[in-house]
Amino acid sequence: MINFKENEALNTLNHSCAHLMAQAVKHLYPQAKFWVGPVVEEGFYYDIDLGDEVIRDEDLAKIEKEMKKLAKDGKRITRHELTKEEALEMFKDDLYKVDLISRMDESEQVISCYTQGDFTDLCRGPHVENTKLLRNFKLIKHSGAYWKGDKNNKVLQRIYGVCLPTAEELEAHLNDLEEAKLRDHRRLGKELQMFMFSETVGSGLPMWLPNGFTTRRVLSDYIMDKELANGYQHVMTPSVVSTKLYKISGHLAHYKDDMFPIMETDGDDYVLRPMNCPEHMIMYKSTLHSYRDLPVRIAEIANDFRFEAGGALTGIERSRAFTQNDSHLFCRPDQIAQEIKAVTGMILDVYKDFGFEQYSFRLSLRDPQNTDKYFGNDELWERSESELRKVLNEMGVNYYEAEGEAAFYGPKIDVQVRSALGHDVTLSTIQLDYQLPERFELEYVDRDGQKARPVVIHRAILGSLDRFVAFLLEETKGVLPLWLSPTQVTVIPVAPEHHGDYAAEVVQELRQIGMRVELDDRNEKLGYRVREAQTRKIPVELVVGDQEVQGRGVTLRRYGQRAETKMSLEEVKELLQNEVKNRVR
RNA sequence: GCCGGUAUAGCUCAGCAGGCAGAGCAAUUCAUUCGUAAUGAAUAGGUCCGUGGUUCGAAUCCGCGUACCGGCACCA
Repeated sequence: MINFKENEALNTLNHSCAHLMAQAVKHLYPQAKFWVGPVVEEGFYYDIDLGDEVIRDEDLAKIEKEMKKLAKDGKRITRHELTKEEALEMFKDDLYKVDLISRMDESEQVISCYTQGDFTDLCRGPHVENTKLLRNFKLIKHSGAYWKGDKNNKVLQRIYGVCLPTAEELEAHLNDLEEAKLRDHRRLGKELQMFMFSETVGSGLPMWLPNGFTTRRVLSDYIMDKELANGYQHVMTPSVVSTKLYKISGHLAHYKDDMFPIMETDGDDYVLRPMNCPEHMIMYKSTLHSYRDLPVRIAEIANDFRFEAGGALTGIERSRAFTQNDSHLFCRPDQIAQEIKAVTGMILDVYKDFGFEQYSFRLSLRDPQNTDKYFGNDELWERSESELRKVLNEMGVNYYEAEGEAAFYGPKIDVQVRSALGHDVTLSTIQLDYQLPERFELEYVDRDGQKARPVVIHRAILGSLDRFVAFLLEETKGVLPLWLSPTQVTVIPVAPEHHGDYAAEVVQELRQIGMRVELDDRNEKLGYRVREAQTRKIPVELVVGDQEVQGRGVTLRRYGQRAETKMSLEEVKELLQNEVKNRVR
């Protein structure tokens, strides 16, 4: 997918196109006032105040038409530089521009504006020299957007678009956008009967169908085995807990509105748990720990429930009931670095098994402008942030830093991926936490016999199994490798009446070695059944007819391939078993 | 939650401007017994999301609710 922001030529082109759009909007809506119109990765947008009017779907075509007309006229785009006073005078009737200008520092940046025909806009530039260069554009979508991103502010009208140098490139790009929709995990999940939603069950509450559940189960077995091999212990804790727990942890104060409502009883109040960290804290606290025993690594495949805002729900990428691959590492301060390195190593290891290559590490820091959102003092934050930074540097991992992305209890290392729809989502996370140990008064007995406070590292490798499956479906376009595929093999007798018994025998043999196998002995033509196996993306088809019955063999054909291979039953058993064991992609 | 949009058969969708509810695929039955991406014929299938209103008459127009979709905000 094209990155419009990072490509310099495209950036200029799209920025200019945003101005062309603004000019067209001004013609159609004379009352329009403009906020900002930046270039972003997927193209450009402009935030516009239209007074009482709003943009509707059909309006985009009208605006596009006006843009085409303006571009055809071909006006020169000229730059003027201004002093702050001149700029304030020029835009004095426009409170949005006044807001922008008054926050500019004259000594550091030149204030400039650009003019094309009857339209002038404040802008840093650069721009293309003539509007006639802006021919191959498309307005993609529109939405409301809070002024300055603050939900207490007015909602402005935001229109998104893209501009490319040639008609061919534009068409190819629009095509790519359409293609991406085909990879949408919601579409694939329905097609492959992985999961479903029901209005009767409730909004944002996924139900896992047999196919989806199978893949999920394989994933959770996989990660639990990996955790066992890395010294983790698995536990199970309840999904309903007393609010006392979240009062201690501080979550109730921070996230009450994002939890399902509190259930009041005669004595305590209860709540569906939005996460299970506090339960693991209580579990740690239930026994005495020696410095020799640390780190203690408690892991759980845990169902959690969050009352996500309606507009945030996105299939199983973001839902209200999900399953975390959660773990808490209770360690001594001197063990932090090694533990974070070990988890980072596990993440890289896992991504390799799945063949994920497009991801980036993000060091998530607190927002220095808004420190009261976070627990703990400045010194502690600075220390823990630099601890994470140090580990990343030592490991030589590429990463970027993001302010305001930390958890309220500490900084994080997040692994970000991009969904088919272009959402930037967190797949894995490592979080450093000095707060919960303090709040739950966790202890261990140190070498000198004195009580000491452990540090907690929260980590999720598959993140939530739900989101992981979503990403996996999108990455693989629904073509799961053999080891993850719900149905791994379908056995197709050429003529069920004659070859059905042998086909059933093949099915049994493969089931004996743990393969997930189906028998397709329906009264349909061979071609029909092969086609269906292909559309269902079943990795392996085994066809058996006279020749195979006679030679006790099978003819193997793989998903997406035309080639057929004849082999004996013993050979195919060994082949498939090895492929599952080695997680061949 | 906010701005905009959508909801018709199991699925994908048509139904223009208010006047008897439609197609393809899937399903069922029968015939066909077949060597690698669709054998043929027939049959069945609907609270047009729910609810209230406008109208002689509503899938169609309007209000409210629900779910979903695109963004925004949020994301422990």
